[in-house]
Amino acid sequence: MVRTDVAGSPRERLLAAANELFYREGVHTVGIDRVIERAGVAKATLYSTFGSKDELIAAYLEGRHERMRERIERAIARHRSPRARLLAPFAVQEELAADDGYRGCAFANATAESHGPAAEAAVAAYRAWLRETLTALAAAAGARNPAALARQLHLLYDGAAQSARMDHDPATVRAARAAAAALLDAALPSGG
Amino acid sequence: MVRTDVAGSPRERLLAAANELFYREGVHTVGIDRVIERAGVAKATLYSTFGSKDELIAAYLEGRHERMRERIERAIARHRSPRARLLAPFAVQEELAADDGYRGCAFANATAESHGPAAEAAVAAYRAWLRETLTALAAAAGARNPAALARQLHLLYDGAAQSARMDHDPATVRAARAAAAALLDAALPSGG
DNA sequence: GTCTGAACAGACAGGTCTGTCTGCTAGCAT
DNA sequence: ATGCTAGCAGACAGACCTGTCTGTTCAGAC
Repeated sequence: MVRTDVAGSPRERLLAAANELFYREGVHTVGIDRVIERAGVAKATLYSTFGSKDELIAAYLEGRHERMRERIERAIARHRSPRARLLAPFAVQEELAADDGYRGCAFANATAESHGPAAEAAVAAYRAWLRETLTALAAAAGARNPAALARQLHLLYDGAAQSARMDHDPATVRAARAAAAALLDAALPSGG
Repeated sequence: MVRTDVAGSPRERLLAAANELFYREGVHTVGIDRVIERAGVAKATLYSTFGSKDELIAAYLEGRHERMRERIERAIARHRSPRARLLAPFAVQEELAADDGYRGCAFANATAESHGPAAEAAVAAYRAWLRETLTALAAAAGARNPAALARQLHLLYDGAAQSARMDHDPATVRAARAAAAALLDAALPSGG
């Protein structure tokens, strides 16, 4: 039934291959054949498992959502001060952007390339989660308008990913954290 | 030779068609056949004029660069105070995002979709121009570190376009201007 | 031993893509 | 009148795409 050897089940191998190829080269550019070849899986298996390429893209994005959520939540948990907790997502982004293979935000890239409904829903879910997380942290930090501060931080977060991708310059992400810190100074009561 | 009737030369018609279709649906999604059909131009004319699809995409982006440059420079010229001049690009973005057909930054979308060298060069040129413009304005405003401030504003500018595209919410761009204003307060000597 | 079902391998259909090439038309210059 | 050239129309090549389908292999259940 479900294979449990080192390489994992066909589903896991497909997701791993999709994650590598889709992120590096784009969901539209990479065809099904490339994915199944790298996964070592038959085409029929892909279609019986996911149903369509759009669903595979959505599953790939959901996997990234989950890993980002874990990573960001862990980074937040490492800090006590509300201010540091609000900056934690930018620290995560800084780590990611330091990698040679960094290609920006997978969600932004996917919606720019593809227009499938399942993929769009996965992107919306990720954005809603991040927005809510930031809003809750802003409220806990005593921001006068938590939703507005969260929106501004989300803007910076998106901008950092885009700029880093297009300029190929990791310094961009450090600048985003500095800008976020300046916004916090303006929005939080006396150095929360 | 060069046609000068209402519809313009084949080159102009091709650029107009490319501008509409590429921006609305994406440079990768829209094929050559759609462009020439809308332009009312033969395929051979497209290839004798531009040489390849990548070059057509680059020409489309150069056209947008030129129009954005004019528009932003006009908006800057309308203001005297250095602070208002630095915020002018965000005001332009706000106008653009108010349109129903707004789909975010054409340059960001194009590089996310396509990887042609000519198109990449066109995007780099646009980004360099905007960065230089912001840096010069920041220096004129007396910023302690004009390059750093320009980088932060550029980040916000990119983020606003991305967020507005993905969230379909023009309020995002207003938030970007507010965030930019807060950054200026922090970076400029006493309300320049 | 037999049966079942998951997965592999790969052909196939039907469509789309970029880019080339062959004719044809029509205006302009000489 | 004749030739030249820009441009139109559309066939064509060759590649690639998604998604379906046929046949085969093989591990485990009974």
